[in-house]
Amino acid sequence: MDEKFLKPYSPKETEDNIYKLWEESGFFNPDVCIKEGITDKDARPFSIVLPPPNVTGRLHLGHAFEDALQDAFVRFARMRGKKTLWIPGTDSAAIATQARVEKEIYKKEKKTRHDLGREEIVSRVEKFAKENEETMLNQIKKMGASLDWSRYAYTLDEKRNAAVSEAFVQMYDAGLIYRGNRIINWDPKGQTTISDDEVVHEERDGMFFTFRYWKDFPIPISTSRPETKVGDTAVAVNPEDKRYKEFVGKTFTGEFAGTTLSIRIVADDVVDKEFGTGAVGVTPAHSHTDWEIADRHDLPRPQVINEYAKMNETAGSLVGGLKTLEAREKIIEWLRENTLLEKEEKIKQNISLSERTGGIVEPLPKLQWFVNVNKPFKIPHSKISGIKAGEEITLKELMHKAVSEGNIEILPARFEKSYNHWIDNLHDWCISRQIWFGHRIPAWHKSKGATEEIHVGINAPEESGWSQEEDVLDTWFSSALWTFSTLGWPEETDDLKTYHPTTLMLPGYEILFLWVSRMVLMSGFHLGELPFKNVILHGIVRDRQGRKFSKSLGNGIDPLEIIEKYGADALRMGLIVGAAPGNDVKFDEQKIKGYKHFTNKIWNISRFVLENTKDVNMDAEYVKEDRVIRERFDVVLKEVTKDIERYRLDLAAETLYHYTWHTFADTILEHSKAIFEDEPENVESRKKLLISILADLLKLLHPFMPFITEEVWSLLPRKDSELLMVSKWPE
RNA sequence: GGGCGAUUAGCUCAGUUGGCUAGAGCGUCCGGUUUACACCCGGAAGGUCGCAGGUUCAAGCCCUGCAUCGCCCACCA
Repeated sequence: MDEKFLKPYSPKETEDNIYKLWEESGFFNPDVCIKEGITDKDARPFSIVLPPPNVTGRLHLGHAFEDALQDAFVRFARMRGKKTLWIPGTDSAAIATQARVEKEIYKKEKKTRHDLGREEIVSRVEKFAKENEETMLNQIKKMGASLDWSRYAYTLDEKRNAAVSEAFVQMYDAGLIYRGNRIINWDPKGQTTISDDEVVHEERDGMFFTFRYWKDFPIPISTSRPETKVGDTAVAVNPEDKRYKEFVGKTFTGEFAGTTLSIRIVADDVVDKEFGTGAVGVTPAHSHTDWEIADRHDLPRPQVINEYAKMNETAGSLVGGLKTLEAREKIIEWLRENTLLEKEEKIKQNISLSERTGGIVEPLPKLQWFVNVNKPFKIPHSKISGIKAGEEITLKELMHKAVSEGNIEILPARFEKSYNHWIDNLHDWCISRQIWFGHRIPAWHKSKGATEEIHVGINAPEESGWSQEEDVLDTWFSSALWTFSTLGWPEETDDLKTYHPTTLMLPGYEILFLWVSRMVLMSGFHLGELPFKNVILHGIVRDRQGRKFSKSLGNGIDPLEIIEKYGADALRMGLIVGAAPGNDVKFDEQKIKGYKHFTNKIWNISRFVLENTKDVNMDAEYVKEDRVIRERFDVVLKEVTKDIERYRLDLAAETLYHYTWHTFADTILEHSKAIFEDEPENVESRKKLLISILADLLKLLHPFMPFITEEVWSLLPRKDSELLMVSKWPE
């Protein structure tokens, strides 16, 4: 008997050694598995890319959860003989990372990015990213993740950079990327544009004011943002509204709060007759809706608020130069003095905030780069059913068909509905950011007298005088290429041919729009292919009270802390059991503790079996009772296999827990004691039974609890493979 | 405003196309056990399956309405 068995199982003394053993074997890399004859070279491929965590800090339990789920699927696939590849990577996360570092710098040194300059900021952010990267990779390894580290990718490494530039240029050439002056979401705090999906809403108390621009203006209007009214160029009313019909088409000019306004009355369907006064003061430059109204009626769009959320000169003498909130007070005061204010009421209103910086988003017109989601283009080749090569299609249609034609299956299926709804409401995607950390846009500027020439290409044109675009790309632009940029695209690598489309994608449901849908877009456009076949969305790991883990609540838990106390196997089991696809999970340390007990149970079961089966004869015939027990186990085995196949790891894990503890240990092992004591004629059969079930149980448990199962496996006197990790899944 | 989810034992959750005398883990209570394991074993208590209707031989599961909590989306200024 190995002396290890004399003590309770110790994850701390085991896990690191086991991980080293795996890494040294090289079997995380499918090429090695094929070379060593473990995987058939014609085996079906199975591939997953790790959703690359942002290099903004340490990993949290949500990452641990995601890693546990993926690793279970990966190990299962590998044991079933698939050509199995799981690609690791990290994401530079442009704005999130830069915002973190800037905040830190400001706190410590009271310096802004403009004090330090582009080069210094980028170098500091890179240093920060590098440190986090190291921490994160260590955390991932501690979880037992069987990732092929030889294929590690970082969104800002050389190959991924090349892929990003290539993707941009190709889309530009296809007319799907354009530069245009349009209304965007401006984050005054982060001093950058952000996409619609990076805006979060928060309900706050606000005031709703009803007034007229001047005394004899015919229509009263209502607003919650009086300060923007100095930028109004129209009043929109519903075409059916009898009250205002006579004014439509007329223009009124007058003095309003220190400026002169020329207001045209227009009729537009978006206006709700019943709401407010049934008339909208249109501020084209500072409201998305109003911008669109201006589009339809060809209205002027004066900008009255600048990038610092201050009123500019165009705003007029009363409020010019003031902060927006000061301007609001000032205008209300002015309205009162001039007895123009007809009504003020308290309302609840949604305000828009930048997800990353918390700054209040100010809609502004700006010259930016966009991806056009509504422009038809000819798709050169297509392996997507429902889309023919050479067909004219828009990116929106492409994203729709990818799912609706059954090409991609989303689990739980209910998320398909929100995916489709998101696409229906999708506007052109603003991809340029006014920050410094990220992929610089492959566009080049050269001034020619008063005008500017632009060249889009990987490299600057030969002649002198060209300088690269200052803006960087939205981080999701590069993430969207991830399934194929990690496989070597734009080169036509063997990896790309073998492993793309990937088999599974396991992101959290919160990035269905930000990431999943955009991977579909990019993969569809660049490869005429889907990025993956199945998407399994997992929920959020919450604390015991159901709250999100967050810095401000101070309830964060480092997975390493839990691994230190209970072991990675226990953490993995605790996260997987009870976590149905798409459901949030509550994290309870007691639960993890329970699974630590389970690891010890496995340990003791193994000790008992090995102690009592030293002289086992594997050619023995089962007696009837044992045959029945083995058959019942085979039923469990099939059930577990089926559950994993239909992506219900939670059920498979629970079934295994229950069988191992309450059937194998409590019933079969206990009864074996009596057999060894009193039934010599049944002993030989029973010994074979115990060792055979134990060996198979270790295999079944391996995807969930890889460390302890591998450790026990190493102590088995006879086995069909040196490492459990590459043993054959029992059928 | 639109959409989605949850509501089952004290807690966390299963319950797959309706067949359930409704399950598991943890917790609680009672008893036991020292050569596999106290990180243990045996046993018990504990539920009108959110509420109200309906379909059906049969409903936790299907239909309708309602309530509470939560999430997502949205151009009610």
